[in-house]
Amino acid sequence: MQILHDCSKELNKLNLKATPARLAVLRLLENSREPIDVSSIIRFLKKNKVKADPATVFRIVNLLTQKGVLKQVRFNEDKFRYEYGLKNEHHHLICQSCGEIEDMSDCPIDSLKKEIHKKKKFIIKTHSLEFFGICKNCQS
Amino acid sequence: MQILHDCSKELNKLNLKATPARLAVLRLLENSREPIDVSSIIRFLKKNKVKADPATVFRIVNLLTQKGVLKQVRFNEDKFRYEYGLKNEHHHLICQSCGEIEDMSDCPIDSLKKEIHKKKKFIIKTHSLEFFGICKNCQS
DNA sequence: GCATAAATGCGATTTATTTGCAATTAGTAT
DNA sequence: ATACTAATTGCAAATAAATCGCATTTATGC
Repeated sequence: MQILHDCSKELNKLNLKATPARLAVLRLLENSREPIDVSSIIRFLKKNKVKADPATVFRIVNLLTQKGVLKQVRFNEDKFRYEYGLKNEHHHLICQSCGEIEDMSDCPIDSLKKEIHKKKKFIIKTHSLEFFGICKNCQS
Repeated sequence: MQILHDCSKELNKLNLKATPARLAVLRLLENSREPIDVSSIIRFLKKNKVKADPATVFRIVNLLTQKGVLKQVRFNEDKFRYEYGLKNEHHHLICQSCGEIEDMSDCPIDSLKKEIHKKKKFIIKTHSLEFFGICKNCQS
């Protein structure tokens, strides 16, 4: 209840209407620890009886990404995933066995930006860094 | 001439037939410093009068990736790119202005694998690391 | 409640990629 | 060289992610 209310406000602050589909998408992404792809969002909406056309879902995630509410990430897959953007910058540990995606909050790269600029004269705006391997649970 | 010959041998070693399309794909990827997507490969083939259906090109890059000859990489795009796999492991500096892709051979991550394993108990098999920013030329 | 701009649904479209199957071809044994 | 055979390709159809135009609906400010 209070979550829904917060999302409404968040949307209205951005001059966006708080439609059922948008609220549901935000609710899902807010409460999930890993980035979600559009077809999973669509499945979630169906399960929760929220009527929304795929095109609408794509429009929602695009809009919210553009507004900075969501962040679009891409692993080695044929589709984008989206995560709630208020989380700090972070990277992912992606288990190749069970598919679980874990966050890694301390980024080892930032300290290297200057060094790379010195060597290559390349000014780094952003970077992507994802790890693929075997998570704790899958090691037994 | 000798390049073509080498490619033939390389293919035959893998029990693959050295067809014109395969040779041309290898020739292109061998000589390009940045990862190439399939539609660029197709354009290259057309330009060089090598007849090959798109489906065939997809089959070729998939097969060669599976055999370890090519490496499939994905930036923040809706398509895969492929690079000749014998190059050492490396990362990329992708200019957001001109699109140029530069290699970065020294990977700052390897030294961090152990540390991450200690903290997260996650065994890292591979990782992707790409930088997006402005290249030297585009800074003026 | 009403007006209206913003959102949505629907259907068509685009682009990357895959697949089944019949026709072709590279490599090999003759 | 020739013929054989499994590997490869072309073609056309299919799939899947994502986008778009447009008519219809809806959330919000009054």
